[in-house]
Amino acid sequence: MTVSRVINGNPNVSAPTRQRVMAAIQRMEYRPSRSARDLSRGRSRSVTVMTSDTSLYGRAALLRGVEEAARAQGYHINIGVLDSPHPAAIRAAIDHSCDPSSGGVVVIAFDAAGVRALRAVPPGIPLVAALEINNLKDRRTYPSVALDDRAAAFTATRHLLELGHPTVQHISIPSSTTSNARVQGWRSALRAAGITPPVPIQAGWGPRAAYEAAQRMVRDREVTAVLCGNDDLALGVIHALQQAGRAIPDDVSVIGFDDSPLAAFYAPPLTTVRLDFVGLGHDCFALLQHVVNPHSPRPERVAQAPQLIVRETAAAPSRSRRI
Amino acid sequence: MTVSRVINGNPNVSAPTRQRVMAAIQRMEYRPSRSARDLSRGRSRSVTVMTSDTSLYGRAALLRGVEEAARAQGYHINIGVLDSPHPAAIRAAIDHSCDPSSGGVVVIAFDAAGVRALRAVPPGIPLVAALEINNLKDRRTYPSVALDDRAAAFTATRHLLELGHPTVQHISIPSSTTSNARVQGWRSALRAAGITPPVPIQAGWGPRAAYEAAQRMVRDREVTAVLCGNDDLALGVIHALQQAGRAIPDDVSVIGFDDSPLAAFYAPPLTTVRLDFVGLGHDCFALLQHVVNPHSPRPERVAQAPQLIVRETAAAPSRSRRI
DNA sequence: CTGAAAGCGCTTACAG
DNA sequence: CTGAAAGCGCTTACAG
Repeated sequence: MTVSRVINGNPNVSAPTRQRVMAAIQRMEYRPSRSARDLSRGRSRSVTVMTSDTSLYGRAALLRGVEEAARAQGYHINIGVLDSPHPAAIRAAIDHSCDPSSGGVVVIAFDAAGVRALRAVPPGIPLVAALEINNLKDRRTYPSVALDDRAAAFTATRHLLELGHPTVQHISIPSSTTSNARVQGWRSALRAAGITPPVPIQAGWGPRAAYEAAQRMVRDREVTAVLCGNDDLALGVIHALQQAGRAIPDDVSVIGFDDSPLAAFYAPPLTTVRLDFVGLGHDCFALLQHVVNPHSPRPERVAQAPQLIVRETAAAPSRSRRI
Repeated sequence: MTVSRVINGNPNVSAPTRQRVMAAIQRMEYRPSRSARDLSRGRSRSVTVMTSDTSLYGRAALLRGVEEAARAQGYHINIGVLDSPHPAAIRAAIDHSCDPSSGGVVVIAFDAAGVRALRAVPPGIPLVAALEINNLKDRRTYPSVALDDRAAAFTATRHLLELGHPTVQHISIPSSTTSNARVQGWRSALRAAGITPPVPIQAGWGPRAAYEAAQRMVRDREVTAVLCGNDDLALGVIHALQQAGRAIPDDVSVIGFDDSPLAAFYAPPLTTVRLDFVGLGHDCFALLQHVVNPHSPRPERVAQAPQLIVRETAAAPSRSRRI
C-alpha cells in the first residue's frame, strides 16, 4: 500500500498522509521484513564477503573497509568463511554463500582457498575479487582490485640494499597462485642490483610459522637483512633472531609488511610497508555497485599506494660484524 | 512442489523421484532463493552479531566462535558494526540490523556502545548478549554469557603479589558500565592482601592509548608491577617502559590479558591470562538456539575458564632496585 | 508418496 | 496522490 511508498521515500505522497503513516509506524513499532522486500525486489541489499581466516590483519581490515562502504549505502554484510582449500569445503562455502538473489559477493583471494572459491562462484551473481596483483589470470577474468604488493616489496628491498646490505633474505607468506607478489618484488629488486636472489623461506601466516621457518637462517652469521611477508611474520622472525643472540637492527635488519596497528610498538618499532586494506575494501564495494549497475560511472579508486614506514628495525650493517 | 521436499530432506519421497529431482537440480544449476525460504518460514537462518571494532582481538575471536558454531548448523552470519556510542548511531545500527524475521542477534556488549545497542534491541527478536561478568543489570534481563574476567584479574594480580611486589598498578580498558570487571578483580586481590589499591589508569583499547596513558607512571621508580587490561595495552606499556630505560621484567613486571596470537612473541614473551573468546562465541550461538527453541535442552557451556599463562614479563622485583 | 492451493510481506506496474 | 491486484519463490497444511 501507500506505506511502502513512504518507507521508500517515494515523493508521490501528500504530506498529511505521510504524517499519518509515520505516526502509525511509530505507534505499532512496525519494522519492514527484509526477506519480503528482498524477495519482491529480486535482489537483496546485502553482500557477502568470502574470506579465509578473518583474524589476519589484512583480511580483517579489508572486511572492515567493505563493511564501512556497504553500510554507508544501506547494505548489509554477510561473512562466508573459507576454512580450508579442499574442494569439498570450497563447495560447501559456495553453497552456503552464493544465493542467487544475493546483492553480490566479494571474495578475498589472497590465498589458494580464496582463488578456488572465486573460480567456483556460479555465474549470474555480481562478483568482485580482491586479488594478488600478480594473479594475471583472474585479473583478466573478474572485476577486481589489488594492492601493488610487488612494488612495495621492491621498495622495501631496495631500502635495505641502499643501507649497504650485501643481500636480503625473505621469509614469505603463502601464495595465492604460483608465486607470491611480494616474493617477485623482492626478487626483482635484488636482480636490479645485480644480486642473485637466495631461495626464499616459505612460512605460513602467523608468527609461530615464521619463528620455526627462520630457525636455520637465524644462525647464519652471513645474513644481515631480512624482508618478512607480513608484520606477524616479522615478529616471529625477530623473536627467533633475538633468541639466537642477534641484535636488531645492529646485527640484522628486518622489514615487515602491512603496518598493522601493533607494528609501531614492537621492540624495536618495526620498519614496514603500509598497505591500505581498508581503502581497498571501499574500492571492492564501489566496484561491486558498478558491476550491478554498469550505467553508473566507473568508481575512482581510493586505496592509497603502499608506503614504506621507516622505524627502527632497519639500519646499515654494522662494520664489526662484517669483518 | 516435491522439489522442496527433496531439498529439505523430507523422507516422504520415493527414491526414483528423488533421483529425478536431483538430476534436474544439477542440470539447471538450480539454487534455492534464500529470501523466499526465509519469507515463507517466517524466520531466517541467519544471525547478526552486533559489535564495535571488529579488529580488536576479543571481538574478532568471539565473532569467529559464533561464526563457526552457526555455520555448523547451516546458519549465516551478518555483522552489524557499532561505530559510536551516540544514540543516533545506535539507533541506525539497530534499524539496520534488527529485522523482525531475523534468526536472532547476539550483541557483544563489552563496551558502552555494546550495552546501549543491547538495550535498544526491539522485543520479539531472539537475543543473546556477551556481557562483562559484573554487568549484573543486563545479566538479569537478557540471556547471556560471560567470561570470568574478574577472577582472571584476581589471579594475575595475586601472581604478581606472590612474586614479592609491594603493589600492582593497573592500566585499564574502558568499561561497559560503571566499573570494569578486570579492575574489580585487580582491586580485590590487592585488598585481600591488605593493600590499598592505587587509582587505575584509564586507557583505550589499543597500544597507542596505553603508551600515552602510561607516560607518567613509567617514570615513577616505585612502580615494579603493572597489570594491563589487554595484550595490546601491554605492548604499549612495555614500549613506554623500555623507552624510559626500564627493563622488563628486571625493573618492572607486566601482565596482559587475552593471550592474543602475538603475545607469545612479544619481546619479552608476555605473561598474560588466556580468555576463551572462541568458546564463548560457540556458547552464544548455542544459547541463541535455545532461546529460539526453549524446548531444546539447555546447552552446556564450552568456554574454558581463564588461565594464567606464565611467560617472561613477570618476575620477582629485583633487590637492587628496591634499595 | 505426490500435487494443487494458499500465504509469507513486501514492491511494482496499473487504474482510478 | 492513492488503492487494488498480481507476483517474487519458497513452505506448509490439505487433498488425493
